[in-house]
Amino acid sequence: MNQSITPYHHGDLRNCAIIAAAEIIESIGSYDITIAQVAKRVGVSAPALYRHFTDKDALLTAVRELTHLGIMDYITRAQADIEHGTLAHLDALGSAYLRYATDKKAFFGLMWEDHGDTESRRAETRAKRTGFQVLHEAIELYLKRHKPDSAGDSLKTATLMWSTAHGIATLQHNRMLDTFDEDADADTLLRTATRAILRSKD
Amino acid sequence: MNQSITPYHHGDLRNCAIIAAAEIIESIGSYDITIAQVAKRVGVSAPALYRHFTDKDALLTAVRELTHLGIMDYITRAQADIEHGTLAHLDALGSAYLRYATDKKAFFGLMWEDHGDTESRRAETRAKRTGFQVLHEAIELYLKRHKPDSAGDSLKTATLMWSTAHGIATLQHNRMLDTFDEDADADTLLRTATRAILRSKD
DNA sequence: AAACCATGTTAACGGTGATAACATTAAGTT
DNA sequence: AACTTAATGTTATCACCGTTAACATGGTTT
Repeated sequence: MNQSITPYHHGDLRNCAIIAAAEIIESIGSYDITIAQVAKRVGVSAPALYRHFTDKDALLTAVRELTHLGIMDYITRAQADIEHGTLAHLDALGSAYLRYATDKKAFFGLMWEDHGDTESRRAETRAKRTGFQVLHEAIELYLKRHKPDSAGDSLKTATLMWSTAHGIATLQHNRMLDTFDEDADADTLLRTATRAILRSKD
Repeated sequence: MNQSITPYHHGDLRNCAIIAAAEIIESIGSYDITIAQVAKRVGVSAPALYRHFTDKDALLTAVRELTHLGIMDYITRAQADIEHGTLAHLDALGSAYLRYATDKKAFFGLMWEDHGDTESRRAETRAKRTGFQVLHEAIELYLKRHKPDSAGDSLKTATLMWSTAHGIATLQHNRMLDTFDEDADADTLLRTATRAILRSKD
């Protein structure tokens, strides 16, 4: 007769803790969580988590990885049924970014949070660069097709477009877009910017 | 013989605490400060601060006001010797914004931080709107002079330009601009964007 | 079976934001 | 001038948090 419903050893604590943390973050809409909260949700004592994460930031960093997967999922889905290298393609990418920022507010805040650990920062930087690469390639393709003369500017153009999308996303995140222009629509704004940036290549 | 060098009552604790907090934030380059740190610097016990601020966030909110004054100072200075309504004027405004973001990294982070207090949020929102107003008027003047047909778009244009500047500033804040394009220069990027946005009004 | 090691537990520590209870001083009233 | 009152400090204390230490458990290796 097995009295202990939950065994002494969890089996997959690391992954479960990451997921639990993500769930808590999503449910409270903030990444200001507690080790104890996560431990409780997994059904384990708080110090147990330190067998799998050097500190709280390491756990949050792991959640950030999930976040990057999440946004890549948004982007990948957005690209799926669209011809690459078209203006619609660029619109879809930007729209996916904005949608993620509003759908997953807490995660979006977490992924751009200022954190110190230089060790774990590398993996994250790589993840972000991967996301940027998708936009860069889309723009490169677009420019080659439509503005062959300025195809060399694709990196600058991609950086600028990402900056604009990011600015719109963060301002909306801080509820400032409405404050500046109560009729402002993030998506429309970004589409306008996209066209302006591309047209300037003529 | 007055043995007590420092009197029991401080006299101007509220303001001194705000300044002390700002100084600590600047010196450690982070707004993750402690009530105790502030109290110690002012030479007072920690709970004394609660006579002047309802909680820690109220103190940080007061610092945020200083921050808004600071950025307005940057902007005002940048405008001083420049003819209003010119392209150079718009460049100067954007440049001032970017410069503040890099010069006062911690303050810039603090002023856009996600905080909860809905009460104090109003004053802040007003302060930010005031800053936006400066840009808006500059653009309105520019459009009236150079593109009278599209002068009605000034609000949308201002929102877009602020978004772009903000995006560039925050990406640089997170050391991501270099990651995307190691040769990227925030100021050049913004000037490019400014021209693209204005040119699209033709 | 014994030794070992990964992984869990409870106990405890230092630091943090915040409150309570008390002390001191300045200002106002009579 | 003496008393009252309100403002503004103090120390003691709390609950909570991240983290570490010391110990317990149980699967794996020899």
